Amino acid sequence: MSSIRSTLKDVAREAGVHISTASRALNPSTAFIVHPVTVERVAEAARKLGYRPHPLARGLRTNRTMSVGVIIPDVENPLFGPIIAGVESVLVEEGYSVLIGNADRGPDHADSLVEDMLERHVDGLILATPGRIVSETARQAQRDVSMVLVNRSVDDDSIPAIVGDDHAGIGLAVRHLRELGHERIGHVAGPEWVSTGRGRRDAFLDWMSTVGLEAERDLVEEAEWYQVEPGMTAALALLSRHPDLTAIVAANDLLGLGCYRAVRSLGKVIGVDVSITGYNDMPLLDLMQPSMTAVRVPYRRMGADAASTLLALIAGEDVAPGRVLLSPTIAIRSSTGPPAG
Amino acid sequence: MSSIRSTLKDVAREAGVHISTASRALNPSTAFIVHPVTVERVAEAARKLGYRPHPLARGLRTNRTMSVGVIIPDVENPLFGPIIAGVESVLVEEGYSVLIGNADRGPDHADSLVEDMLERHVDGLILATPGRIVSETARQAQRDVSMVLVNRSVDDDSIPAIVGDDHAGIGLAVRHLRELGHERIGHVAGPEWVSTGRGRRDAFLDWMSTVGLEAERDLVEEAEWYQVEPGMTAALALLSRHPDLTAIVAANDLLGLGCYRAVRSLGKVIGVDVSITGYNDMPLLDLMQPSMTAVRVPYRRMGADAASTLLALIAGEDVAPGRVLLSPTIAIRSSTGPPAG
DNA sequence: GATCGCTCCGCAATCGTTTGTAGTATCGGA
DNA sequence: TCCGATACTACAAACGATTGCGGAGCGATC
Repeated sequence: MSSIRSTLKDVAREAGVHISTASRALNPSTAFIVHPVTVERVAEAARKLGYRPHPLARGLRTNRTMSVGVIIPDVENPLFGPIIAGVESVLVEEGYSVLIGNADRGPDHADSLVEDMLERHVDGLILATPGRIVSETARQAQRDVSMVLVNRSVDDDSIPAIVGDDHAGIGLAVRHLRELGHERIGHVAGPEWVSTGRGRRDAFLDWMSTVGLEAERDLVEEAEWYQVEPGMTAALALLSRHPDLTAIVAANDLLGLGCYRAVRSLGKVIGVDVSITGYNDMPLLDLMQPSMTAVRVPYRRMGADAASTLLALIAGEDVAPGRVLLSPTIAIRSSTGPPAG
Repeated sequence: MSSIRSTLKDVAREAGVHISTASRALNPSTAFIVHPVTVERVAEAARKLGYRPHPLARGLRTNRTMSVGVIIPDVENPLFGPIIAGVESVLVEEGYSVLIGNADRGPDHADSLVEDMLERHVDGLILATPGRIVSETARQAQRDVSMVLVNRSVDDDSIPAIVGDDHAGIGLAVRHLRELGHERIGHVAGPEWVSTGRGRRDAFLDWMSTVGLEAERDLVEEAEWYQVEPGMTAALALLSRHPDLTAIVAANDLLGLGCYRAVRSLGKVIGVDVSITGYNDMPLLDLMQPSMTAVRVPYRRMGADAASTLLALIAGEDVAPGRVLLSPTIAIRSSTGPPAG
């Protein structure tokens, strides 16, 4: 019965009014123009016919598609699941649809996806692509459409961004280690060109001096990429430069797992000879041996907040550009312990 | 400059032709109707103005949105990342957009998402929601729109489905263990009401007798859900019933990790006293201690294939209903070894 | 009783395409 | 010179909604 869609015209005929009256009656923001009795009659007709407005027709007229694009650097990375879930949960609630774009073929790919989205007339754009600067296409896109960054920011803060408070997060890790009694702490950093890479490194150095430890630059070793292997080589470099390190703060869980390997390969035991903290607290991390102490970032919340501010932007509300920082917590497990000896 | 979209009317004016001629000239399947010289002139004008057809207008007229909905039971589950990526990669290539729906609030939620998608006039639907039967809404939806299942199937095979070959996969695990010399092998199964749960259990029993071992029903213990905890309790039950088991085939990686815990709690060592195989080979599994031998399902491929058959369906080609089985492989790691003693 | 104002509703244009049909050249052939 | 076919191109009607504007009806006011 419902296979054939009923249109506004059908509803109007059924209710015995003009199509425009039906339109107004059905639209809450214009319903006051039409007589309450008529409104009810139209509503009844719509109910009876199972009327659903045609989103394309509506969008064509109103120039809004009730859809937003979300561009993810790599959908296969478990990190982004919660972000997507958060975004989706609030947008669907408001009647928006979520278009997913997987930019797993590099920065240019992301740009082409942005253009695809614009072409489709999305009402807003959420970017989770990495990098501290935003491409020219993205910048241009900002003129045409509301835009929010998530889990990354731009150096000049020209686009609203929802990010984890990396400074606070690294602080949790450093203070945790300090309280355990560690004094020689190193940092395996992420790539400099990624906003989190640089930010967490700076935070590390900052917190080191805050807790009264020397913040030497060579306590930091930059990994080439957020992966296990680069983390291992970075950790090995770090440990050969500073064999006396008793703890390592990794800029990322995978880097932390790289540290695991490095420490093991040196015949030392994790959490005793060398303590290690991760960052992100991805799933399964608690099942590792030993389970990893890690800073936990509220990714789902992050996605939800990004969606909310995007909605505010779309609604024309003034949203202060710049970053919103989400407070992390720390999950203390067995990869950290008091320094040996 | 490009902020203001140019329409077909603009192109037509620029080229000095009627709007309908411009339309035909730009559409490859009708371009033959218009004079080659004119085609070129129109194309040139379109290029100059940066013309992009308005998808809403086009969709309104042609009744196609060039978008498909993908409904995922839980976006936060890393399993679905590759599926989404696979789907996205082939659909975007063909100019389609991917609408994501996260049905993490149960079966009814999935239904409401299906209706949302239909309302949006998606051209096709890909369902990854679990269950061996499909809801009434989904069944009705099949009349209105092309539909493909991925990573699940329905008992009556009334909807095309792309699934992993669970029978073959379990076979890989059982044969691997058999070749190592195991004779007492148990199975920690997934829930009966999930297609993979029942399928892998049946496959297990089948392969046991195939390799010449007794296929006793009580060598199988069903876990309540695909999670670590239920896996552990199931494994404990299994091991208390059969203390002489030297190997366990888990229906899922997480269940396998549950088995890890169970075996450890009994003071036995994994891969020596009791070998364990997982299923799915999710990320990080290779980083566990010990790294887990697991059947690997080509999820990305699965998503891609689902998208391809959906495209075929949309194009009106006859697609045989029933399942397409994707062959798994096995990643042999250190959670399996020859039986002790 | 004419005028004003108010409430409610209908008319028609519009959003940007696609597509069936009608129309106008042009050309070859008789 | 005229005719019919051929090859293009223009016209206009959709698709299904939203919305500015005008107009009908009606009660109140002077």
